[in-house]
Amino acid sequence: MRDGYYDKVFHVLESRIQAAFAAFVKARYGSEVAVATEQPKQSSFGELALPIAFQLARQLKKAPKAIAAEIVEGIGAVEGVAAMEIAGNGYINVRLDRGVYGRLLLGGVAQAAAAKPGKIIVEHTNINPNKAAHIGHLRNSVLGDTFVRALRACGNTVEVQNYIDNTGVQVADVVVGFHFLEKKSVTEVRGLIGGARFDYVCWELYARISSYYKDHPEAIEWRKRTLHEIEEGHGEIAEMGHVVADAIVECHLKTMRRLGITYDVLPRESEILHLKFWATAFEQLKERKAIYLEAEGKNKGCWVMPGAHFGGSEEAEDSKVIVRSNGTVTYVGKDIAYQLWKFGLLGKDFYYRVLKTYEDGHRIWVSTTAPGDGSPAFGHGAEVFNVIDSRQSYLQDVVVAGLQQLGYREQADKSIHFSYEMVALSPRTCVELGIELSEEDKQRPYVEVSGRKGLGVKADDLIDKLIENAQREVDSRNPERPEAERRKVAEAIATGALRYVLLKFTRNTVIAFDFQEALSFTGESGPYVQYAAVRAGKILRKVEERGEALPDFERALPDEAMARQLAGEDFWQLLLSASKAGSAIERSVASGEPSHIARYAFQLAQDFSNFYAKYPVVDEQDEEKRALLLWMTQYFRRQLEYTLGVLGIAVPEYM
RNA sequence: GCGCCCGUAGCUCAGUUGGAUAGAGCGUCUGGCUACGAACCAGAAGGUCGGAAGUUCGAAUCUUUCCGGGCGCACCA
Repeated sequence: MRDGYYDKVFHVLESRIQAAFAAFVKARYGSEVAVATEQPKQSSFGELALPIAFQLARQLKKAPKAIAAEIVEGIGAVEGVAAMEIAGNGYINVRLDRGVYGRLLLGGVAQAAAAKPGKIIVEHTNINPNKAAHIGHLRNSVLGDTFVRALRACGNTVEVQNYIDNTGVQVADVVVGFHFLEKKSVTEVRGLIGGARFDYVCWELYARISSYYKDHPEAIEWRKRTLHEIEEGHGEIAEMGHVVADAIVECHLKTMRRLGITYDVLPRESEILHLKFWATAFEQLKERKAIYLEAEGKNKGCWVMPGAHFGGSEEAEDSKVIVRSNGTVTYVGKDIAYQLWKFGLLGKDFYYRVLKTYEDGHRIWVSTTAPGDGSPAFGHGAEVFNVIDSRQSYLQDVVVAGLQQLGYREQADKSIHFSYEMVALSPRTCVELGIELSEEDKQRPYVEVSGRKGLGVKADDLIDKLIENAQREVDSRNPERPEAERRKVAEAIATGALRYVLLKFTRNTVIAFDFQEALSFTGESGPYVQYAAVRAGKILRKVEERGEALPDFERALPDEAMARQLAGEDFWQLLLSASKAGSAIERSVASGEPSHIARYAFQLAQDFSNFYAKYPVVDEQDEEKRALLLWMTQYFRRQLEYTLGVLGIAVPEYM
């Protein structure tokens, strides 16, 4: 299905019913209420429940049940509705006309989704380019990528940015490791890149230099010097900084590509500095008096933003340093400049060059300091989502406060911290990884990871392990298939499993990552959902293998036949459920909660698995019923594949 | 100390703007493969939604308070 188009039959009927009720209530009671609809508690109650009588009860001072009765009696026929009933204390339950509904689905009422005007910018991933990506980074990227897919599915124009902090402390630390600890030259470091897993080498080195600082506090001088030279941009150390960061970015892109994640543009901090983005933002902030030069106290000599601007108090200790007393700008300061640029408010732009082009023609652009080949227009977003973990909400508040203080109220409101809780490790998994735990930690539900200490699950290790696991199963179930093909299937399963475990939790749930759980492909998992789609595909293929063509469903299932076949609950519930994919995605976008799509996909897969076990499709003797079964199978398969696509999960041919 | 988040079945989690008898997965127990391949299906057991008070026709959901846990509150990012 094309982006922005999907079945909206349910949606259309729902709107029609709401409009009919609103019109009747206005005519009868002269009151204008927003007609809410709910899903009935039990499917046997019908397809829609309207609590409107409760809403009116207060105004009319009448029993809800009596009002409901008046409405049901007076409203008359609504197209597509078979019956209305009063239930409970005053619910109005609506039963749809199943025949009409089925025929509408069969005819394919695809309507354009309600896209928001303007471009939406989503920034995600944003990993310090100094070490391998780990499981926590994956949650960020998978959440961001899925949200992007959902936004696009709803017809929105989306730009994906991945900010690269290539001049920060973390990169500097690895350079310190190479230069001062290991006494390596730029050429030697370059030599390492060609070798295996440069990001793993840096992962170890970063942990090593971090602990070295602890034992040798004087080594902090190395960091200061390195940081300074990287910011200046000249000399061997600065060059090494670029070499390391560029190589690690390449590693990250490769890792994310394995999960189907990509970007449109990589704005880099080095360009923010060299193109004087900060200087411009600084002038604006000073001019609008959003920040001031602190004359006394612990922040003396710093440019600070008063705490009152971002939820703190007027006390000086609550204010946030934007420019240090030595004149250098903090990360938040640069982030304010970056955020201004995202909205097109800075009055400056980057130059760009193509960093790489994938086989499908997709290009990733990266910021650069010199004018180059014609690039698309980046930035100028109408709305911005920053996918950043919840521990940084304080800093995000400061950034938003910056926009507000500059008078950009509207943009401040559209500057959204798409936050999520961290990924920690289950104690059991820590033990497996050889991480020593205190007795106290063993009792906790989870243990926080630490990049500085080199503790954590590296993304590529995890993906490798998942593929290995899937491969064993695929090989034993499909020994006759070619090896290269089996490998692809194993990769799809591994990706599906990983993306699903990261998506099934709501954003503000801390994930206690557990190897055993992630490697389990049963129950509420990606492979379970994939399996349902694979089985549907197999049924359809089986028919083909027998040399039959699928029936012409339009002809085989006219109105009466459709109504007859959908009279039973099993078929009707599956069809209804499958037709709500678009609603699930829209709801997910509206609430900013990708897990809703994952849960919907699982629910749908469950419905189909039940259907699959209960009704043999291929051998059905009744012609009309067989046509319905085949059509439902095809429809289910299409809807599930579409939904999984939004989750970034592919459906293999077999499993 | 201040701010944000979380306490729902043995475990891990869902629960739409307050709505009908609080739901899944895992685990446990019982059944189901001559295959549209069981990475599956059916069934059972399992809950004073952390405690208390309040708001109202109605609260897991909103308010207050207490208890228990997590994360922030750098001239790091």
